[in-house]
Amino acid sequence: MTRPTISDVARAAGVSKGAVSYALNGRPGVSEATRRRILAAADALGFHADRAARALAGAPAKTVGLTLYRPARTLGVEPFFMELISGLEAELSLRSYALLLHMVADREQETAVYRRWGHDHAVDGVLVCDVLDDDPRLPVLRELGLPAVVIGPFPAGGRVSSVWSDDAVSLQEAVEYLVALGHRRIGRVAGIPDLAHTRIRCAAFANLARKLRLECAPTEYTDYTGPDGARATRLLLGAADPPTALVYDNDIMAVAGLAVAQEMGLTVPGDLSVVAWDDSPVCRIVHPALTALTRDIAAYGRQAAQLLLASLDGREATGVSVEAAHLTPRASTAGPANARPPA
Amino acid sequence: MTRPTISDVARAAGVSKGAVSYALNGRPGVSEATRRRILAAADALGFHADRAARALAGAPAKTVGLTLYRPARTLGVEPFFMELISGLEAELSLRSYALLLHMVADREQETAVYRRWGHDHAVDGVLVCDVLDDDPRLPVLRELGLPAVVIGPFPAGGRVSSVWSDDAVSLQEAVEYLVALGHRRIGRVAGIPDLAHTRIRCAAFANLARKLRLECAPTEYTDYTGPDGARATRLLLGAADPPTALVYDNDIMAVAGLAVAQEMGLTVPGDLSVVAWDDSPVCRIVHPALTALTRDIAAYGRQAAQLLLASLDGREATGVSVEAAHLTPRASTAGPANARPPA
DNA sequence: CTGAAAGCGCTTACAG
DNA sequence: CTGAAAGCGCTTACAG
Repeated sequence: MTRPTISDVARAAGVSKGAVSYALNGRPGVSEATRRRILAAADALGFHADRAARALAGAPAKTVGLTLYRPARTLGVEPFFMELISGLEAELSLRSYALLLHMVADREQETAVYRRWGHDHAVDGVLVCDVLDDDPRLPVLRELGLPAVVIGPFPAGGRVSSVWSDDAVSLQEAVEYLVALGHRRIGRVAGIPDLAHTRIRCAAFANLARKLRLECAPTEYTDYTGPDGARATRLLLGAADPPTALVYDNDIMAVAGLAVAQEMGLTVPGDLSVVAWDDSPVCRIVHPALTALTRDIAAYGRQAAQLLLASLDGREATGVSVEAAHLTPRASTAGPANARPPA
Repeated sequence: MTRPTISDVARAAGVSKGAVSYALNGRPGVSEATRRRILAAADALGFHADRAARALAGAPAKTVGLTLYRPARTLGVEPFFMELISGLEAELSLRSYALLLHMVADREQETAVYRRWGHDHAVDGVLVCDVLDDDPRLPVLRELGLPAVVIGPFPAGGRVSSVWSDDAVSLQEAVEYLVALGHRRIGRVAGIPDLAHTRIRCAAFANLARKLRLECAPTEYTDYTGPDGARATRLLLGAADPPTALVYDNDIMAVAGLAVAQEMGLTVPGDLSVVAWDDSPVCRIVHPALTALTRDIAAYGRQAAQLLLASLDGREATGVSVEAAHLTPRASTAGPANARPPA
């Protein structure tokens, strides 16, 4: 009743262990006929190579690693990551790869985990999220020789594959839409300032503000949580000449901002237009439903997994840009109630 | 620059490989003095035992497995699981255990994954979610000899540890509160009917309806998604004598239900009171904020991990019941607008 | 209390 | 094209 080993298969097929290994791994060294006989025997016995043994012998562990950086006080994880993981898993499962997940509370832990993985035969490669400009993890991964794919903007150093879309295009779509509705004062509730994609969005926003001659274009940074989004909203709306539209860097904060506006007695979209970046179910569920920058997050995950798997197969790819997020207009945006005519 | 092996440590400490292994694993067979010398040498070299090698030699892999059953069309994962995973990880990291995550699209896949894990030296034990009455996975796990902890109500068969709280108590708290406010017609938007904890909640609800002589107490089942919660809400509110209060089996559906009610022209809580089971940030964020059955989901995760780790250490525990969810009243509940006086 | 040896289940040069 | 052998880095009886 114990599990069949490669020796059992070899005996059943009347060949040596080595031949079985070659046959199973699709290597040259066995004739087509014996290969078929071996595969049939393996199948009949329900043989699956032991991962630990494979890994120890230097073969791929068929496992990829993902660390998630969550400061201790942040409970749970954003919808973004859940969808991302769904997408990753969908692709990895197809190829019989496992996902090793590790949450860390600080950045040093994260590189420590990479080092352990790299030395441990634990994972064949890693997926890297929440990239910083000049991210300290990337040199560590290179030093370890651990294949990696970045889920985020293509990192400055180059040399590592990445999957991301053009956030500048998406932001432009949202802001031009708001301007077309008559908004001239547009605020942004941004995420964590260190993150590379936050920087990209900020630069794009500054450009747009200049190009479109916005009256004001304030940005407030947050840690992506609902409460912090609420705080930022209060701050922006409390200004002397407050924005008439707010673009949020995630859905959770947009929902929080919506509630804040309503508490302050503002109607949405009458007094304030709200746009969410990322379109999780909650955007459709609140009232009014939120205009959102919609993208297929699970697709990022699938693409990232494909890219990593490709590089594990020795097929290098340097970067893939996926479809940018596009605007899905809903009930939370409209022209400002007392819009002044364009100057 | 390659990683130190146990032989390096042995050489550095001037002992045999076996002695190092004993010292590192806290086994008898080395004197206290040599143990210390060995540990110091290991530390100095930054030695960590290779997981694959350990696993292959029959020692614990220091990894636990979690499968998540997600039908293909369900994108993403509920907030519940994210918080649960946070809690699991918090505990596992402390003990240097890794979490192997695997999403599956159907139940057969799930047992197949268990079988692979069981034979593969991949995990030392598993965490089981979404338990059914008479769950087919439990016999498989027993057959495999894979230690398991159920996150959910204590399963009928016994023999396996479980972590859960008394949902009947929580539901009673919510329903009695609504009755005290004057509600006599209370509906329930329930989760997936097969799940053991859904059954428990339904039984408790039926009991309460009888005991408190509710005028009506309809239940509508869902798949936990926002859209399905919206559908259930429409159905329940469309009845001849619709409920004046609705209790939802998760937060996502409660938020969706809130939006449906508002679309139907009902005010919350004036015309309809809404209670959510589980209290994620989104409950506080929507307007009005949702009255919720609050529980510490991450604590479930921590407890479950502790229990599994204990059973891996040979310390058996049969079940732990954690603090029940308690009601957090917020703005979404009030007396019914046109409540009839109690009969 | 310690050392030398076998073995976990694979993979991979290396001879035939 | 195939077989016998070494080795991956550990753990664990087993002699000393």
